[in-house]
Amino acid sequence: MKPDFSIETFCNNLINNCDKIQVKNFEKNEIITTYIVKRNQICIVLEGSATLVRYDFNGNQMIVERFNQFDVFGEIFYQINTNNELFVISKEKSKILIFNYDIFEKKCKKNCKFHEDLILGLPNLALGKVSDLNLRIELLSKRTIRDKLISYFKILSEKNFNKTFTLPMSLTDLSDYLSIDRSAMMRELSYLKNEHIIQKSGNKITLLNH
Amino acid sequence: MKPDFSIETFCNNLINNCDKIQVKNFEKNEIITTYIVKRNQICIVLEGSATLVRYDFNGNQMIVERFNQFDVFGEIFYQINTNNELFVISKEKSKILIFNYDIFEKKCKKNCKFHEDLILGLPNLALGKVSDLNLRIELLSKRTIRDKLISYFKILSEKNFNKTFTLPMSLTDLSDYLSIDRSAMMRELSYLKNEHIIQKSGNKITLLNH
DNA sequence: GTTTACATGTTGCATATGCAACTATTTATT
DNA sequence: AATAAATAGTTGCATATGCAACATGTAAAC
Repeated sequence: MKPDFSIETFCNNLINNCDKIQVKNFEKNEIITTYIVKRNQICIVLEGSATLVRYDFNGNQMIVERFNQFDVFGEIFYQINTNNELFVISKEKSKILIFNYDIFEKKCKKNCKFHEDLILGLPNLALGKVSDLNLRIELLSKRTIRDKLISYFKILSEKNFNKTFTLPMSLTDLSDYLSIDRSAMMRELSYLKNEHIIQKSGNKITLLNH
Repeated sequence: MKPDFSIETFCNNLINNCDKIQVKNFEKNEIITTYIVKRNQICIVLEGSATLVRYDFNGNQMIVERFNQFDVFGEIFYQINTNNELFVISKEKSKILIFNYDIFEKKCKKNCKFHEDLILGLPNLALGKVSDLNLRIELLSKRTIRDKLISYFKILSEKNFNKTFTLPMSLTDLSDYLSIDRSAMMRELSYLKNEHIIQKSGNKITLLNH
């Protein structure tokens, strides 16, 4: 719960501290885990990226969530009673930290500092995730594509302390993140450009005043 | 992290166990807390309900979130760099459990069982919240009002083990939760009724087959 | 009992946006 | 270098949905 909590140092401290923590490598398109059976697993992306994919009854694929470096996932975060099949698929060569959360009750043989760190760090993991989700809800709640884009750009601009910033994902992924049609988003982006509300070259955006 | 974690018993165990936990009563429309200054506070609704309200630069009020019994809130869950003013307002006579999370580092004088409970329980609080937020994102991601409604109704139906269920909020609140125009939602509901996809009398809904 | 406040329900209208069907450009793979 | 795959960009069309402006019903307050 420390304000200066860094997930990066948290992970580094844990790796190699306890044999119950695994770090696994995955190739592109490999299945990292499924949410079909309860695995009581928490995963953290150390390198690379992954997508949480749903296959509905028709076999249609839908991307539910995207995980980038230091994003946390696990079926415990996703307790929705749907009959859909959920998979986490590696998008590229990735390195994933994995642990089972039963270990909170069972002390490790080595009696390592690990448990204390983990128990103290876990709320932070969850809190970080809550913040991310609240941010996304904030954006999804906007009624128009324009509002979604502008709100998102403002946040990125504030994060970067700069009116100019590079999108942290592809435009295709962005449309998915904001849950809007990609072509409709592209159209809105050119409106914003024509109205001199933004400047845009590729994935580099500048918010113009007014 | 226990699967049988109950926030109700968690709260009951904590109250009166430690003088650092407060339980405060609020009248209708009273301000419970603001997210303007960092308070390092976590709150749990014991009785009643509250809304997280934003006032934008024009003074327009917008309801960001609604909290019902055993919902958890606190500015730590809402780390968005916006300049807007956020307030949590009691919707009715409410009882709120409040604690500061600095107490994790400082042991309580009484040396009560409280701290252990709290540290173990906190991940569960956050996890519960993550689940709720994921559910809402799931719904907000649907492209049409119809899909949002049907998906939500299916989840309620599964929760209740019954095709018939009562909405846990008013229709006005529902439109807000799904972030859709209320009148557009009402229109869609009557379409669904006419097409015999649902039955509806007031806030009682039945999902019909096919 | 009367008034006020709030929730539910309905409808017309304009337009924002999803969808489909493309082309062009960039990045990976062989 | 050649091919394939992914991403970016454009446009026409139909309609779903936001908005405004109502009426009705119900619960709370006086």
